Amino acid sequence: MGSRASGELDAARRRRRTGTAIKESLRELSIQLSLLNHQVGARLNLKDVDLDCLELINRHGAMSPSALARRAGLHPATMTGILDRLERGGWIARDRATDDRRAVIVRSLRDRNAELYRLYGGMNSAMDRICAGYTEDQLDLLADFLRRATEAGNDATGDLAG
Amino acid sequence: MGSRASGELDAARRRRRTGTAIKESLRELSIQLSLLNHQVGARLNLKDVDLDCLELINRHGAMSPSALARRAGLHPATMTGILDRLERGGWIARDRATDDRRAVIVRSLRDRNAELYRLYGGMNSAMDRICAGYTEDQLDLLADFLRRATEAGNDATGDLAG
DNA sequence: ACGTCTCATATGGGTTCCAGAGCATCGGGC
DNA sequence: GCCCGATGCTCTGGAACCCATATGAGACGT
Repeated sequence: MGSRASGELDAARRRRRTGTAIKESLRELSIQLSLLNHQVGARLNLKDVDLDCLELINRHGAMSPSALARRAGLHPATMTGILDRLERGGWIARDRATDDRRAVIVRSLRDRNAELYRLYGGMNSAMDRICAGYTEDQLDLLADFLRRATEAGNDATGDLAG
Repeated sequence: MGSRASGELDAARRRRRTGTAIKESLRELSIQLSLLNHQVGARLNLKDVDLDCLELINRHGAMSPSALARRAGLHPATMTGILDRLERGGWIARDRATDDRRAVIVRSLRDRNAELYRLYGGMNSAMDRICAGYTEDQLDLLADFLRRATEAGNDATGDLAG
């Protein structure tokens, strides 16, 4: 066998190893960010799942409790309790829909956002320092990768839930 | 003002925007992976926090319950209940330490790993497809970024906890 | 108008989380 | 060798939580 073929084999192997490293790093990152979430939530008297739901509302906009429950993979009745806590803390407001008066629209109040931002401040500035070491093209590459990975996570979650 | 200066200004602005996009994507990715974890845990009759702890044991190796509790930001008594569930499910074993007979070492049993791997299979293959579109150099860049972000998360968590 | 469906929330039972107490054990001083 | 404080894990009790079911209010088709 020529050096060409074995070189290609090594390249393929190295490539697979890097891919595995990325998947493992992603998983480790996920845990680490969960732990960070946990600490932030603890400071705000919120459960982890409360923060997740709040973030879902911030990202995807106002929606009904049942829609939120579907997104979060939780029972609608559970969502009532979560929304009670978030409402009590002044994080969200429950508006009754005008067209369908059974329906409720959960809306995010931005009042306490500064508080949240401050708690994530350490992580944010660390990320700024990390980003500073990359070129614009590299940053674009990273942003695109994260977006795709999120989409993959979304699909995988949907498959398991459905 | 010359076109050179305004061009530099645009570049700086675009750069800042990309950085913000990355931080937001990271946060969104974090939620998405949490939701994925939640679905996986639901299939295995495990709580989210149980999976987190199991993963911590897998990553950082066998350790005592109290050390694990510190890492996870939980009360030692809470850890007892979590370990009870993990032990009942055959995920871990509690060994009494030989040198210090008060101490307990929590060790991960790998018996059910295949089951876990299968549940994450959808996400894994999606990540493989994503990785296939990058060059080896780009993959290295991504892996390094993820590693650094994890480290940043670890530091930020430690600051909040300490 | 009637029944059926959807939506959010109240209710009850089983579970979980956590602070503090309890028990066993280690290490150091004497 | 023995005591004493410190350490490590687990049990106990009380509060909070999650979820299945039931309930009440309202929308929609016929």
